Amino acid sequence: MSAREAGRPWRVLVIDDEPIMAAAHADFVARVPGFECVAVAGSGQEGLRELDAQSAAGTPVDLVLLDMNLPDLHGLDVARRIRGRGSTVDIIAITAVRDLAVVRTAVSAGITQYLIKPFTFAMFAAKLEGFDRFHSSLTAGAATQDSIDSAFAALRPQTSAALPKGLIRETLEQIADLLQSDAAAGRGSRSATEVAEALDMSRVTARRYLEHLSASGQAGRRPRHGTRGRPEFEYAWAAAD
Amino acid sequence: MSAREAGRPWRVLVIDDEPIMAAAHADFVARVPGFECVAVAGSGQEGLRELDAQSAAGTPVDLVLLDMNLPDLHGLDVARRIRGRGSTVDIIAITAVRDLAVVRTAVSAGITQYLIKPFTFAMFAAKLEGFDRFHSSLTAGAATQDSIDSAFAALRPQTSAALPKGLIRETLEQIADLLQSDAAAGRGSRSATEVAEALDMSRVTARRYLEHLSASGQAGRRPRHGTRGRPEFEYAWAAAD
DNA sequence: GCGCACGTGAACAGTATGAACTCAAGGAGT
DNA sequence: ACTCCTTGAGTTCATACTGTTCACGTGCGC
Repeated sequence: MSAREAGRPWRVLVIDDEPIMAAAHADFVARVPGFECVAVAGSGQEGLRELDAQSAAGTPVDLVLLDMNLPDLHGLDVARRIRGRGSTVDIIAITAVRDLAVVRTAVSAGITQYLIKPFTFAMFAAKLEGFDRFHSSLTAGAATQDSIDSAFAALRPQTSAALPKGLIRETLEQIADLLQSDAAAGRGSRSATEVAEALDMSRVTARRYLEHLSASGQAGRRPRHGTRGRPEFEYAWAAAD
Repeated sequence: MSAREAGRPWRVLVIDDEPIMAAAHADFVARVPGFECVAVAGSGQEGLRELDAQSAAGTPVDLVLLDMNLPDLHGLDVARRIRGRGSTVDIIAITAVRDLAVVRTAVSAGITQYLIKPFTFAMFAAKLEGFDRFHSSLTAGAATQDSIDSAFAALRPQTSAALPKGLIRETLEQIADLLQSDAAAGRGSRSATEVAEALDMSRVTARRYLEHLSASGQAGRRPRHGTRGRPEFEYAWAAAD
């Protein structure tokens, strides 16, 4: 049961400094039934003003989609200021930042969901629907441990994103993790053969997954020249955003 | 892998005005492996002081068990003040209050888990283990959407104690015990077929239960590469304890 | 005693893997 | 400048495990 079936849609504020991304997010919001994008802000300050303005107008925002990477304030600061004003509005972080400290801090600032760019519409919609289910579960009468548990369970990310056939989530994670830790350690890139050896799998398999990462823009691929023979391709984790 | 196996235990502060309840909670904490109750506070102010004192002493608190019903301050106010000081310590609400507004506000104050009195030790331990899994998942390298999703999943209750249909508690315990003793013996992981043979059941059944453990975050699953043919999955106990 | 609900496992279709192969691309030698 | 030669890219396919379906006990309620 969606709480919005019979009522007004959830009012969403998008905060993102890149107009193209902001528009894309607003468009995504509009495509999810029961949600409505009521405003777009291009900076943290503007977001806070917009939040106040909507409240003053008697149409408070229910949900904020907050980019972490803003020109004036860090997203975490925006979240803290929102809380500092006593607002309990829900916040979903949308960001390319992969820093674990940011994730932990976000959680402590009452950010209930965390979405890393790039993402598909399905992944996006899943977060919004989780928000909807969470609040729907909390509308009825008194709280029991069960009702609270099932409400919190709505915020639980469901094992997402259908992979193309022939790929296994765990294997993809292994390879993505390897590339990411390489990138974090400044280690440069690896060829399919090197990845295969490092993870104890065949070159064919490593290549299949690397090719997927490359095709989906998560990894870059360039030929390694200078040696004899056909040039080897080397793969590296794509820079965030 | 539990983060606490090789390091110090998680440091827990209990805030509850009733001495009997406070002592009971402290006792429960001590009974969960990897957790240690470092202080008990009988009021909100005392809790805040204790939090500061521990930080000043270089032994910051990792987790606060916070009663909502305190004599001096409401638990929500305590949480807000903790956040106001810039602390990102984790907070689990423990309360008899069944007010839904409190639950919603608690979430916005960065309270990640909510436990309603009265509760059993198993329910209590589940929350603490969720906290442990959340932080263990966030220790490694850079974040991916997958790693963040599985970390957040650790904070969300698997929909109540009711097992999914088709599963029986005794069988689940058998399999969980096997994986746990494997982990304790440093034996590495087992495939569904190996578990089935060890416990004299069919692979299909073993898989059903292993899949449940994996989906609920209690067990990890990785493909076993290197041989021809479709890879076998091997399961290993993941949760604390 | 009869039916109904439910957990189990045999059988089967589906699918990810790596060995072995062919093909492609660049440098080295003349 | 042309060919040779080296070396990895990309593909094919047998293979082994996965994931699902469905008929069969088994126990419980009526």
